[in-house]
Amino acid sequence: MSTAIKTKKDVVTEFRTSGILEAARKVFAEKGFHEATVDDIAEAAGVAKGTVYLYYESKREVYFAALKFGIAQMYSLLLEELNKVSTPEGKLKGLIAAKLAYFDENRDFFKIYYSELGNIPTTHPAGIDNEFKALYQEQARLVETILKEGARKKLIRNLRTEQTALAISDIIRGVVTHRILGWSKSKISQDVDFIFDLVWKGIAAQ
Amino acid sequence: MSTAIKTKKDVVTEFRTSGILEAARKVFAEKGFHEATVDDIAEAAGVAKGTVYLYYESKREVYFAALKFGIAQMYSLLLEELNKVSTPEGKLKGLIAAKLAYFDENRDFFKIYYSELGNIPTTHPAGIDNEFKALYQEQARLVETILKEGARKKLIRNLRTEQTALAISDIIRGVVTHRILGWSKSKISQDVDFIFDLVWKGIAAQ
DNA sequence: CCCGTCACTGACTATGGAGTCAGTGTACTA
DNA sequence: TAGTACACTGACTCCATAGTCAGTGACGGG
Repeated sequence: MSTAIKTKKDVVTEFRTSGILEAARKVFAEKGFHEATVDDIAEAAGVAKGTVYLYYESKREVYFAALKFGIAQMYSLLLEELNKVSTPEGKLKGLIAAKLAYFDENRDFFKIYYSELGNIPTTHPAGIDNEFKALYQEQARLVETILKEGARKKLIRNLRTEQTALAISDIIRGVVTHRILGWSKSKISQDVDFIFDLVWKGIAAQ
Repeated sequence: MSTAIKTKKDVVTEFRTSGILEAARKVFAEKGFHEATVDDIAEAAGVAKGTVYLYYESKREVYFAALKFGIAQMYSLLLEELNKVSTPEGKLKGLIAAKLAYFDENRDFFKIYYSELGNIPTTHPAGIDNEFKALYQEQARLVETILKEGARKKLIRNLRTEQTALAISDIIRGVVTHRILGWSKSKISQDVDFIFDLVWKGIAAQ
């Protein structure tokens, strides 16, 4: 029976944490880490401030929990997408499209995700940095895997795959940034084509 | 004589503001906008807090003044660099090299500069956003001009020059970020070659 | 139906830092 | 040399908000 009791408690915990994280993502994206208050988050989640502290030790912890949740979600989505196609071209284009689409639908997450990068070396305790760095580089490694496969199949010329993967991620980030800032009005598919075209010409064999 | 008096006051003002801005750049880069205190800046500049408020109305104003100063400095440096060479290839490579070098030497400025982008749509009053956006896009336009010239000379294929220019800026930003985070250990010249090679293959005619 | 547990609340405390302003000393002026 | 202007100081005020904890009421078990 102890499992049954635990399970019930777990359900409540799950309910509260997901509510709080969802609210946190929205509020942090809207105001940034410092401007957002715990009261804002609590209100958005429909609970009192004290309740937030029942589930998280500090504002920072809420923040990183929200960040990690988003990263994990996106990552599994990207993996799924990659399994749908088999050629390196297809995978690369699919990945670009999936990332653009995900960020476009989760603009709040995008803001948290990338504002983090800028802050890494300053604000946080080292442990968190490393954890985030690992999660971030896992993303880039998805691209790197595609590049390596392409190189093996002689579709892609030899180049520093790690650097190239990072560069591709950066282009994607840039395009999404401009979309979100409202500086670009193209359709997503146009942007995908543009990125893929530029990148593929840049990396293709011959 | 009134000009003489004015000039003397101007000298003092110039002396103070440049001291404060220099300190501000360092402190903001180290701690980020919110973690940095006006006392930190004053101390770093060797003045009392009140003195900072003699020259700037608020902490925000100090921040943006430091940001704008850095942008202007970099911009004039880039222009100078571009005048040294004539071909589009040379200009593009020179610009990449100059930007990497500048950011490498002014890591503090880099952090302020790009952390700003992430925060644009949230924190600031709209007027400042627009001002910053203009300064930012001026940078990208340098690249765009090169691309257009290249296209005219049939060295570069036809593509959306504005988007491409932004993408190139994004790659540069990414590489600098990884350098500054200590994730990359290549020499600057290697990174320049890498970026140029990737980009040029991506945009060259045929 | 009553009692005990505990998730939840929100008023409260403690802290830190932005912005102020009365006072100080220096440098120029007459 | 005495007087005045003014750049500069830093202790102070005031506010915002992170984090706490004594109190409340709902719910489940006996």
